[in-house]
Amino acid sequence: MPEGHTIHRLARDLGRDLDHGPVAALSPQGRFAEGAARIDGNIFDKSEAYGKHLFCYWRTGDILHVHLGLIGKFRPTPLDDDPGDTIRLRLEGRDAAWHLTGPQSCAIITPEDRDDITAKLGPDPLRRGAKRRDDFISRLGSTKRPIGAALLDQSIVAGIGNVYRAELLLLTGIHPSRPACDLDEEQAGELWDLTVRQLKRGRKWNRIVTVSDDDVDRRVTHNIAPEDALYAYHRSDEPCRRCGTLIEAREIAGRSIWFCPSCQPR
DNA sequence: TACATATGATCAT
DNA sequence: TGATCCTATGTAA
Repeated sequence: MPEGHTIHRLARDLGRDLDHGPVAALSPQGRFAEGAARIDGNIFDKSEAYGKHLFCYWRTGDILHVHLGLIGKFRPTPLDDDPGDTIRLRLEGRDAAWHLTGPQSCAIITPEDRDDITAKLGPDPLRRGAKRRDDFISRLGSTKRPIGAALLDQSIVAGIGNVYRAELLLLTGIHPSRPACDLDEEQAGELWDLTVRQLKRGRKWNRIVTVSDDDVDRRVTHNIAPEDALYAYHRSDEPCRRCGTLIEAREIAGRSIWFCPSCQPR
């Protein structure tokens, strides 16, 4: 379930599991046979996330670039399992194996390619960097498109997807159709700060939970039922958890967004 | 069995 | 804006 938090968590977990020596690679599905053969037996150095892009660095200098797209998954699997024929890539270290299915992209790239990819991305709330916040504010300020469209644009901010955009706008009380450049600096800054906090929480729990602990009666985050974890996403005609007004849906940037007409006035 | 849908992005028109 | 790609899952037929 890939928004930025998933990819950052993946980078961390892959690093933990594969950073012990040579890694076996194969493509049971066949569509990445050449790439897998090139990686096979090589030393894994580190992995890194940038927005929704995952980069795995090999001692040979090769970089594995993975983008999960809408339906892709990259998950740990028992060492002794039987890889099915939809597994694009299997990576197997000494103690752990991972299976990649349905990626939007999976390729061996060069450091130059990697830089070309990241150069097109806006600031990533989960990466370090002193100017990220100002960068976000300035990029929002320079588009008249609706804020609901701007948050999905990876060249404005890298890592937000359809769930977080709805949740972040409800939590900040911003109507999704408001032009991004209409937000004042304080409001845009608040939106960035909230994004950082929420994505960190998502990375920690490896799932999206935006409701505050108060709102879930102090239950621990990982025990929250899926239907209780969010304020807005996919909650058409259900009462807002903050004010009781019925949640509405509309389409922005080709995707559905849900919002509270009272908490998020125009 | 078939279809709709999904936390994404690209390409064509 | 619409079609398309990739896979898994849930619901309908």
